[in-house]
Amino acid sequence: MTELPERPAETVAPKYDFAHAEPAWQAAWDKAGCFTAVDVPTGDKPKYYVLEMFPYPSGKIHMGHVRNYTLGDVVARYKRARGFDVLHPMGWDAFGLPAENAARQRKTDPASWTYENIATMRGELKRMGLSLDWSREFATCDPEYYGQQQQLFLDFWAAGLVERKQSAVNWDPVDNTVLANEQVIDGRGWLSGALVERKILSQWFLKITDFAPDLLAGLADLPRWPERVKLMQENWIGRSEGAEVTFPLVGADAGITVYTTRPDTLFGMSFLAIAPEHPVARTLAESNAAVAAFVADCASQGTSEAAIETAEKKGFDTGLKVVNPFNGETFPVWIANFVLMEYGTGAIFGCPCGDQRDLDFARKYNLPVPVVVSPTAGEVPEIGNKALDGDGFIVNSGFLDGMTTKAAKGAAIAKLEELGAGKSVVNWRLRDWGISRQRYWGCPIPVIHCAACGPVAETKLPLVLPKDVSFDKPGNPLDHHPHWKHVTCPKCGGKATRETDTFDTFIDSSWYFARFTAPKSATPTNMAAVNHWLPVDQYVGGIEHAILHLLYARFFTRAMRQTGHLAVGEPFAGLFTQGMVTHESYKDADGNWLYPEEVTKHADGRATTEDGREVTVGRIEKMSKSKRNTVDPGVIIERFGADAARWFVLSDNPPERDVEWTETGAQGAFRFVQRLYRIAETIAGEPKVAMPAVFEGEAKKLRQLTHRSIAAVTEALETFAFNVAVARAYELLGALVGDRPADAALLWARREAIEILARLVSPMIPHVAEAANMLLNPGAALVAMQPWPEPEPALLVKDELTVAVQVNGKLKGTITIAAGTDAAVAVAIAKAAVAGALKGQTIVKEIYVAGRIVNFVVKP
RNA sequence: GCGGGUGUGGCGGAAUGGUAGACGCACCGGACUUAAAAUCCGUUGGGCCCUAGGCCCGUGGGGGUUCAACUCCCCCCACCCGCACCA
Repeated sequence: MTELPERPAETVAPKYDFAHAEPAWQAAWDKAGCFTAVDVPTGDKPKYYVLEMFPYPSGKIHMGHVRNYTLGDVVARYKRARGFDVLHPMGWDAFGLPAENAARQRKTDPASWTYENIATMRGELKRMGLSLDWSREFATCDPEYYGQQQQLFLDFWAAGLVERKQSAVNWDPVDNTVLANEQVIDGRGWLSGALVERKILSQWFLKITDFAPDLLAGLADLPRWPERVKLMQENWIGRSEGAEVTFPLVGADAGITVYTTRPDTLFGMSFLAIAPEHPVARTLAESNAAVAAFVADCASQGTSEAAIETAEKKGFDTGLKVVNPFNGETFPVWIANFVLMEYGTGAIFGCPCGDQRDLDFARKYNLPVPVVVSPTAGEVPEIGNKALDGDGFIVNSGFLDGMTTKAAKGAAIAKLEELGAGKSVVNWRLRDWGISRQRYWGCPIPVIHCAACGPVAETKLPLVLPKDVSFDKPGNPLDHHPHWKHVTCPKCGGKATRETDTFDTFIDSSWYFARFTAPKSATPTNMAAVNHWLPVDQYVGGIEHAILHLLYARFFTRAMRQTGHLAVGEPFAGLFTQGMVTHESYKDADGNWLYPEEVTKHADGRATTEDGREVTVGRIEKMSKSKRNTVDPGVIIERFGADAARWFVLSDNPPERDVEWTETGAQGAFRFVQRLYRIAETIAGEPKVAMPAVFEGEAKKLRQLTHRSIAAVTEALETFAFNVAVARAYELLGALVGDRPADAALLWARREAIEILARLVSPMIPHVAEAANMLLNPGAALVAMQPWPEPEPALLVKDELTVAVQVNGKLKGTITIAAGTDAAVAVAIAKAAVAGALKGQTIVKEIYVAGRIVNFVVKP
């Protein structure tokens, strides 16, 4: 048994000394090896894999991490108590842009910066008392990890899941470097301030679209994922049924093919629009300066979809004409900035009456707006500035007239096929995953470019990043390196160059959960381990990853299965998405952001700086360094303890919602921890009596509350309603304050209650739970190794019921009846109780919902 | 622009279609103390008649379904998140 340090003698009031106790209990768990899992277990316990999204080592942990890892830890500890063999690992998502930025600013190198941050953050996480198996820790920037990742890539390549094609990037023409979307501020490079251009590069892609149908279908097999996340994924994958229609160009042999989900509105065509990157636009630009200028203008928009779709609609009439196969009329071909090259064919036919964007465009350029859809059959509505994009009936459309829009889609496609002008097509919004990044601090792409052989796989893995790089000039240091990229071709032995791009860091996080099952394996995975532990039973992380990370991980799992690296279908069987941690933000009179500790709040609601300058209290928003509204968990843990910090992030708010960090909330959590310990200490000092044969009165009530609490906390933990579990703990503890009872039965019931309470809160505040347990039962096993308490069914049964009595649905009073009383009796008592309200009324109907409510429907 | 979400007292929130506001915070009152802190006890949605007690209103707004709606349906408003090179 662990010896706790003695409480300092000068402390007058008994006080739980978390600063000494918490590290001592952490050492005790370590020594007992409570949290270590084996790669391939031989026992017969059921497995449970709990995983939280691993952190980026940015410097220090933040409150979002505290929340995320506490949530996961509650699950891990609870499942362990329920008899599961739990795997709960931790690692570091260590590649990424911030390390390069730090390297540029601080003249350090990304590797040392990253590993120093990891050391700091590991210490902070350990101080939280998380039940992690630290023996499995790795960072994605460890060559042992990314070398295996390079192997996976080569296997994917051999399996045909990789291809090279062109794609657009944000280009800073001053710094001559590729910019990430977040480095583009209002269309300008964040450092140079230069207007950003779109530039086309040849890049590597993973063929995630090959799996689009399966990624969509697989969502149906994920009952323990939030509906909204599945819905977002479904929309992102974006299966749509429509048609490809080819419009012949007037005076040419060629045509332009568009994809449309609304072939029913083809008679409502007003124009045809193509993306600025469309081959037709590019060809025109070569010989036409005006076209070239317009295309260049569109290229200054940035590459993000939001930027493209919210920009003011702009178009350029190319002078080209196309023919509508349905009515033979000719229409102009425009280049339009809101048409996305990545979706469909990069060309649309414009039907202003049925599509808002087309209508906005038509109004701006005075194009006709033929009306072909009507909400009511047979009528032709007026179109103002609002398109009729819902379902309805087709009008003014020849052979489609009178059909519903739905029926007309089928009829139009059949006609297109008959005319040889188009065909039915299933289209996906999902695009192939571009994985090339022109950066240093990432996993090197293990490919060598040979003039004779083309791209060739690197044979010596891991292909390690060179350390002697310079960040003195913009662009990719790997590309500037004096000799790293100059190699010989592994195939022909001729001169060749290395690929200097690195992988998108999303790749690193797309399979780490698999690597955790056997982190030292000489191959990417150990089949026995990975197939035993996967899928992750409970994954916990931020809602901001609802689409990309989760989709990429689901894709990787499929690609790894296809290449023989694992045998499961889905990576995460259960998913929980937590909300953000927020805080008030503060600004001084000059508009500078202030840290919370720089602000003093006054009783009258005013806020000032220490030297009395006025402070504006801003919105409550996501904690971020730039707004300075952060609270350092390290400071909080030092002041209040790990348990208090954990209790706070679990209290009050449902975990899926945002939580606002408040000082008073933290103090409240601290008080609870202290109070729990104090009451445990009091009860431990009371006489230990034998279990009485009968419990009556207060003692029985307390036992009922204790066992109802077991049931309630258990249910709350099972459903991630941790705030409700916290409330139930407060309730039970509240029943234990007060003086030592004289009654032996009550003494026994009190001791039972506090012992059970310590175990019920142990997944949430494990340190003080151990401390209380030791006080009450010196020499007992660690709470971390004890099974979960079971309620006694007899104590969950209520012997009397409170029933609400309503007249016409309005509450008039309550009655208490013995359990098992039949409906007639209950109604009769209820009637007597509200006799006044029923006087002079005729009872039309009596409703009795057993044990809950009686409702009299009356009329005068 | 597209996609997803949220909205309940002074605040965070609770509530299988069945007593709205559990539990916490804050506030106020009381006990203890030389005092403070800590601790313990108690009150607190709004309005009205008023002292017993009772009545009315109340879950972003407006409709609807139902004996009964925070909960289900329709419309609207406000705010938040994501949009493929931030992680």
